[in-house]
Amino acid sequence: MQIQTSPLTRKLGAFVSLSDVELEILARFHSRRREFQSKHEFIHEGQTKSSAFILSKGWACSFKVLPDGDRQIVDFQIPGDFLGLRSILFRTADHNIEAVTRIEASEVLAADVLRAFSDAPRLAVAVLWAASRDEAMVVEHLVNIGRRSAEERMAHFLLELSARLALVGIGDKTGYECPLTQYHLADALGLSAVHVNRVLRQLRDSGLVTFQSGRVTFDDFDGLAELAGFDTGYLDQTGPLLT
Amino acid sequence: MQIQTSPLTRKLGAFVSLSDVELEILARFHSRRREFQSKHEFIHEGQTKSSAFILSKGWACSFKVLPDGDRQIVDFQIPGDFLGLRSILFRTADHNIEAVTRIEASEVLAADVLRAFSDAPRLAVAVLWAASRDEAMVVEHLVNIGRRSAEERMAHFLLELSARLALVGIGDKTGYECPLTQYHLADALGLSAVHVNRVLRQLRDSGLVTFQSGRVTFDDFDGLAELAGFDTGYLDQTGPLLT
DNA sequence: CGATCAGTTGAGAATGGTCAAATTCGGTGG
DNA sequence: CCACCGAATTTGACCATTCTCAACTGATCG
Repeated sequence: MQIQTSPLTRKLGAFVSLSDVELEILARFHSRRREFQSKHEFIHEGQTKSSAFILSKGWACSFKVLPDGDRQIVDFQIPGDFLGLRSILFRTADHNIEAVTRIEASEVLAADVLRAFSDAPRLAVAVLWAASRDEAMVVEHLVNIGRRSAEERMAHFLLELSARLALVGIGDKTGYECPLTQYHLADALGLSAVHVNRVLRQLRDSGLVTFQSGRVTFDDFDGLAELAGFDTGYLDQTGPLLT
Repeated sequence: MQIQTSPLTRKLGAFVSLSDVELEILARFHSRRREFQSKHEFIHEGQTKSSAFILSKGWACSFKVLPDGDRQIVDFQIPGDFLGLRSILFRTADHNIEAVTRIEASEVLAADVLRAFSDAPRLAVAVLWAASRDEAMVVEHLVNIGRRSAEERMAHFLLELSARLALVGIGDKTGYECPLTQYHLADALGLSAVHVNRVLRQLRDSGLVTFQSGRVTFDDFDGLAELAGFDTGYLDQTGPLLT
């Protein structure tokens, strides 16, 4: 079997230097290719026996729905992200995941993951690290919603996305392609769609950032970063800790 | 060495059946006893070379501080909780942790944890599971702040705390001892201290719950749970997945 | 050419914030 | 035992951010 460098191995390798054997085990994770249409919900809260997925193309989002129908988007997943890990570790999924765009992903069965952990224990450490990184992002999201104004939230969110996309080689300092609707932004930031629209106009009018027709354009990156109090510390990677 | 059942082993054992060797390694984590006074901040954001701690007595809280001085409490830690794991896995702490009450904890060095992972790889899986459980709590907290009204937030928060405390044998259906101030609640829930006070009075006046002089008393548990849309799914434990 | 969905805008209402001032309460020193 | 101190809590008045409702535009698609 040919061992390829996938976005996943690149990510895990940043923390744990992976051996050929470990790389091969990871490579086998990519044997079940799946494809989902935009808006398809492929992991449902409460679902038992769910799989995890490694996203190779497109965007997805994980969210929870409240009794009154409101939803809170917890995170967006971009290519290279591992998703649904918690639904494997717990026996039942505690959140929903749906495709934002049409997506391509590799399905990974719970048994595959658990077997990989016992065959190559260092992979568990690597996944622990990746999961901690995800948790750090959720924490930052929490701070964002809990303590920042609508304008700051939006600014911070757009910058964070930019930083994450940059890590997988998408977008640059001038901006990036972004398939999200204003409803997605509203559900992610805990705002109403109407207010999202107003905030976006305000940011555009102040010459900071333009969110339009599927693209985020930074008109004044530094100004935006200052408004948001943006700091990339929680995304830092400084080379393998475990060699 | 005598192998004792600590809150930590009980927690990890819920996911991975631990061998004697693994139990002994965990027991060695308890060799460096520490004690901190209330309000002492013992993990600082940006700090490198920080340790982790296993909390054995008292309450702590982890939080982030924004440039303008506002703070967002991410989570409270109670006896049995592992804290500061991320500050070990990343080389630098991405959040602060301070003692809410006087606390007793065991300090665990980064090297100890990494050595334990290579000596007993299954421990890494167990810790991964525990970390995922923490992440699930942060996610629920995010939903709470993002999509619920102040009253619902408070109700949900007090119920969640009750459920967590019950797992380590503190409190019962009638209520629990709670050393938090209204400022803690405000910082955790993304509200102002003044509004926290009003919300608490409202909940008390509606006969649902009383938060007073260091104690939470459920006057109408079911009514409160209904108001909060409370569901314990994300805390469920259903026995070891890995045997 | 309707139908639907994303985006836009306005007007009025509501939730929660800010500021400022009491009040309570657990210590602590005299 | 009592006076006092600081921290935590409580309350009122006013203000701001954000929400809701409702209407309208523009694009896309069968």
